[in-house]
Parts: sequence; structure tokens; C-alpha cells
Amino acid sequence: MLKTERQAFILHKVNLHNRVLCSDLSLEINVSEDTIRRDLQELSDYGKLIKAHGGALSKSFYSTFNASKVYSLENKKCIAQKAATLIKDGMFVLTTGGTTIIELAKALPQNLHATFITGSLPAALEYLHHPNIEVIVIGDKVSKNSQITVGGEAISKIKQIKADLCFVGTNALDAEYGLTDNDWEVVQVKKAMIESSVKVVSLTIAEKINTRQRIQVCDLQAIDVLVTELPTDAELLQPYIKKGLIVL
Amino acid sequence: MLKTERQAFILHKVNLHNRVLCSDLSLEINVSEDTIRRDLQELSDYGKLIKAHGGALSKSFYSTFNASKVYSLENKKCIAQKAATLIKDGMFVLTTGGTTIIELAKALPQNLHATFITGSLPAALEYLHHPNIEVIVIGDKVSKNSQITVGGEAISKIKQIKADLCFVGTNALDAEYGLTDNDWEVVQVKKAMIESSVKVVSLTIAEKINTRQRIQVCDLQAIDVLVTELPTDAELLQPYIKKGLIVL
DNA sequence: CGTAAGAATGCATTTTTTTGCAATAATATA
DNA sequence: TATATTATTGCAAAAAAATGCATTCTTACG
Repeated sequence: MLKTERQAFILHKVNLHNRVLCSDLSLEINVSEDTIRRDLQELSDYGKLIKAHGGALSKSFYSTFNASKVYSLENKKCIAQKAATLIKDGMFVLTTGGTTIIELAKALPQNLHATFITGSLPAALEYLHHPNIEVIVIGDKVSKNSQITVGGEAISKIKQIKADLCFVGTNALDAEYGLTDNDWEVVQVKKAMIESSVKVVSLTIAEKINTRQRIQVCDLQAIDVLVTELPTDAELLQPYIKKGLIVL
Repeated sequence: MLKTERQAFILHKVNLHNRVLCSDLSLEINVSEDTIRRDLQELSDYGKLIKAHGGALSKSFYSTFNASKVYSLENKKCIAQKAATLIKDGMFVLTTGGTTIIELAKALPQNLHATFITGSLPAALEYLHHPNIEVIVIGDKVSKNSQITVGGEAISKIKQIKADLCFVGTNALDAEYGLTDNDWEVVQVKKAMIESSVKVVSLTIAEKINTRQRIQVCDLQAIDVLVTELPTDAELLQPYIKKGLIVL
């Protein structure tokens, strides 16, 4: 059995049964547990499943247990504060999902009057807490990992919109490869949002800068503003400033 | 059972029942109480639950904020348990919003394979916790009070669906006036859902029975099943049984 | 065709994690 | 307070993961 074939089999199995054991797979496919472990490691790196001691769990099963704590929370709060200043009364704002976006939602001033459009359920619930913000949810199937709606319906709805501003929670940003991500469905939604907006803002914690994932969302040129927790004059940001991005 | 899987199970259990005992879990999962205790400690470290002597409490129950907010919680849990038995594998299920529906979402068995369609953001997030349930959100403007999507877009999407089952969280039910409610926009959505479903189930706590609100959602005839926390032979329910409703 | 570079795999060894047990301490409850 | 239940701690056995290395299999290329 080829490596790719084996990994596809493992993935199928884990999605069907919600969990797999190294020992079972080893017997079933007739390779050593080491190989299975290496496969699981790889699949986990690609974000296809969740590795656990002794085996792995399907991503949808794992999301039951709502991903522990927010990583790098303080930095994200800082980014949210900066980003919030970009929103003016009366604006139509598109946002993706992710923990940084949630922090942005929390950081919005109480007196802001604006319309927020999103496919992220947790973000929508946060926006609802603000008395003067109108919330519009994009409907479609909900992706378990990201808790945002994805699919053709969602994308066609997004294309009908012209927003003033789009906030993109960023997984990886690179001066050469632009904005990249690893979930195909989520990428499609992000693409549509970026196309439907006049201005695009990338919210990026410093450690994601100069990294790349497998699927491209957009070129660097498509991004207007980059918000990080770093001061504007940080070494890391200079290449992006040179390429014409506004950095906050 | 893998460690991670076990912890997910514990978390599910504690969120469903509001509390768990080390001794129960130990028997149920078949590991020592020491292991359970260590799991609870870990989950507590991650802030997913509150550890207590002899077991643990759900975070939402412990923080008076959330617990006190849900009125008549125990009755609603009882209703949810009964209602959950109506759902079979492969079904398409439409649901409204409301606290009883949230309890239903929590009470769904882990191994249920079904598709849930809703405009309620909190309900959708609950459904997501079930690995084998597909969640579809109806998009539109979100109503601040009810946290469900309302409006023409939502209604036209609902009309395109034909579901097997529709669960309606009920505000007022009366043998003469049928199902009534007091929020015009929410009523429009409920109407559409009822029309789009083969079977309609009303989830109603006893104190809402024989009460009415200002706007009619549907006649009693449109409802197939009535689920309350009362035993089937309760005096209060007899008029409804006479009128042909199935009572659980 | 043949050979060299690189990837994939299994095996042995070391390290880490998980788990149950026992002894002791802390805590609840009658 | 006394007693039973629950927690904590240290420890050891078992299981699993990581690591380095040798062997086999693929692939690329002269």
C-alpha cells in the first residue's frame, strides 16, 4: 500500500469512527506502529486530524471540546484595539472568523453604529452584545473546525455585497506568497470577502509573519492594512511597508 | 479509550448534567478514580469546568450568571430528553431558538447522524459539538433579543427546505388559540419552519400551557407532537390529547 | 541500462506519558 | 468530634513516542 493511499485510508477511518488507534491501524494495514505514528503526525501537521496518545481523533469530534484557551491572547487584544480604530460610523464591515476577530468584536466601542456581516457564529454572537451594531449572518453549512459557514451559498451571498472594510484573521503571511491558509473551504470564503470589500485589513500576530501555508488566499497587493502587536518600526514589518502596506 | 477522548466525554457529560461524580465516571469509563481526578484537574486547569470535592461542576452552572438566567432549567432538560428520542438517523431537522431548544441540542446522543437547520446562533454552536451532526445556518439579519436570524431572506431559504421534523420552542399554547408568540419577526420564521416540515413538535413547559400571546404562529391542528415535563396522564394535557396531539 | 540520491520503512534504544496502587493528608458529614 | 469519603503524593509498571540507524524501495538522470 502506498503512503498516500494509506493516509487516505487512515483519514477515511478516523472520519468514519471519530477515532483510531495506532495499534489497530498497524494490524489492519500491516505496517509498523512507527509508520502509523509518522502518518498521523503528518496528517496532524496538515490539520486533517487531531493526534492523541495512542491514536488520533477526528477534527469534528475534537471540536466538541472547544479548543482550550486562546493562544497569545494579550497580543490579540492589542491587535484588536488597533484594528477597532479603523471602523467608522455607518460602515459595512465583513469579517472572517478566528480568535483575533473575536477579540476585535469585544474591543468595539459601545457607541459605534455599523453593520457587521460574517459567517462566524462566535463572532456574530459577540457583535450582538453591542447595542448599535447590526449583525448579518451569512447562511450555509457550518464548518466544524472553524465555526464559520462555508459553501457555494455563502460565497454567492458574499459576492452580492460591497463592504467598506474586510477584516481577515490571518494564519500565515509572507511578503512573497501573500496570505495563505490550510483549509480549502475557509480559503474560498476569505477570497470572496476580500473581493467584495473596498479595503482589506489583515490581523496578524507577529509569529505568523513570514510563514506560509498550503493554499493561497490572496497576493500581498490585495491587502491594504496590516495590523500586528508590534510597533510600526519593527524590523519584521519593514518589507511589508516597502511593498506598500499600511502598518498599524 | 484514549485520554483525549475520555476528557471530551467527561466534558460532554458535565455540560449535560451540570455535575459529575468521580465515582460514577470511574465506573462508567472503567478507569481508576485517580485517573478521573487527574482528568478533572487538567480540564479545570484549562478552565473547561469547575472541580469540586468528589467530582466537578459545569462552568455555566457554577457561574450564577448563566445558570440563573435559564428559567425552569430542570423542566427544560426533562423535555429535551423526551424530545431527543424523536430524532432518527438521517433526518433533516428544523429548529427555532430559545433555551429549551438549547437543552435539546445538549441532550442529543453523540452517535446521532442527522442534519440540523436553524437560524439560532447559540443552538447552532451547540449542534456543532456533536461530531456526527451536520449544521446548516439560515442567513439573514440577526435579531438582538432572540439571537436568531429573521427577515425575508431567511424565510425564503426556509421555504426551499422540506424537513422531516420541526422543533418549535413554545412561548404560549392554548387549545383554542393554538401556538402564539409576541415577536412579529420571530413568528414569521416559525411559521415558515412549520410549513416546511412534515412533522411539527412543540416543546412547552407546563406553565405555558393554556396561555396565549398576541400573534398566532399556527393552529393547534398544525402541531403533531407536544412535549412537556409532565407525565402523559396529567390533567392539563387531556384537552390536547383529545384534539389529536401526540403527547410525550 | 545502471547508478546515485533521496524517501520510506522497520527495528532497537531511550525518553516521555499514562495509569494504577498504596500511604498519608485533607475534607465533608452525621 | 468521629468517621467515612475524597485528595494528594510518590512510585513503579506499562504503553506510547521520539530518535538514530540500517535496509529497502523509488526516482532521476547520465
